[in-house]
Amino acid sequence: MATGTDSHTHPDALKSTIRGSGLKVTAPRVAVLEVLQHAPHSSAEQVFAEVRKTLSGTSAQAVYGILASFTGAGLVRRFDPPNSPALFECRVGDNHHHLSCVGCGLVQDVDCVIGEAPCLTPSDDSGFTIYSAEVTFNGLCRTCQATGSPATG
Amino acid sequence: MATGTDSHTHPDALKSTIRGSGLKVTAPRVAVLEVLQHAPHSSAEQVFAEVRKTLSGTSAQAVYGILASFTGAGLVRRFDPPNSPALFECRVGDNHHHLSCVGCGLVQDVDCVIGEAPCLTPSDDSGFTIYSAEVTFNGLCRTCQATGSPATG
DNA sequence: CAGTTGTTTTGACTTAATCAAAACAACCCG
DNA sequence: CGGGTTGTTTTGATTAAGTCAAAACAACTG
Repeated sequence: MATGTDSHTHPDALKSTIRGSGLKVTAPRVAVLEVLQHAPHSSAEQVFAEVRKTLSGTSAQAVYGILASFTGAGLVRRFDPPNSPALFECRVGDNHHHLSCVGCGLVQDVDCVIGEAPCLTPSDDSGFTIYSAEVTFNGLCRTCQATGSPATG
Repeated sequence: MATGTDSHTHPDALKSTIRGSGLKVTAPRVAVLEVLQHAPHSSAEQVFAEVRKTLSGTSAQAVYGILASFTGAGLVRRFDPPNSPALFECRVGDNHHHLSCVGCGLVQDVDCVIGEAPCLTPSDDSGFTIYSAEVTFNGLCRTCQATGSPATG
């Protein structure tokens, strides 16, 4: 970490973000946010494994709990692809969508086709109050198309 | 092509549909399709429970296998809402979307906002070959809004 | 610095789904 | 209409993903 190639938020800013959502600032919480910045689209297990590298005493349940409270607070977004555990990312509020590879499970961000509102507004909301919209494109990534077999990643 | 939109398809038509997809026609398969027509957005467990009412010898694994092969054949659509097991429905190919209640888990169909193509075309496919698109609106259903607590449905 | 409140750990548990191999049934062909 | 092939289903064990409850603990307030 000596070389300053960080396009990422500093720990202090992360703390403010957490506090700003009305949550107490703890080491595991900062670690979870850091992990999600470096590795978006991570599963709870993957986040757990990463967090343990720096905070070896952290439990899996803590990570599940942190991800749940962050999701509730709007700090992270949860995403449930088919045939995969839930994934988490900290890009929120920008109405972006996901490309999911059915071959290897790779998930990639895509910006919204339409722009803003239309993608968040169903034709008939049937009395629902909409909080968020999730758009997922299922397909085959470049590597899986080329090799005919799942890429490892 | 299966229409999938009529509320009551006769068993013989179901059989043709199954056969038309290159799959062998068996009693559990017909039963699974019937259940999905009467109760869309059912989980594998729910389908299993329903199928057992008429075919008591059917195993859970059969149902999982049938749902997987039907999904692969394009006969049914699989849908993974947050905090819920995977759901299945037999409305396919009409680019419709889903309203999912975060309170009680209720899932409801909505027709596409845009119409046709735009919802199926990401702005930049990053080399992916897109097979299908899934649009999910997360919110609170009428009942959950009214009562402030999850409706049992 | 002590108290309150919310967080994390620990450990057992539930649900959802998958795997492998043997028993079985549907469909094709003569 | 009956045998053979192929695909399906059953059986039983196993894994993965996530949840629950209560005690130990740590962050923030005053």
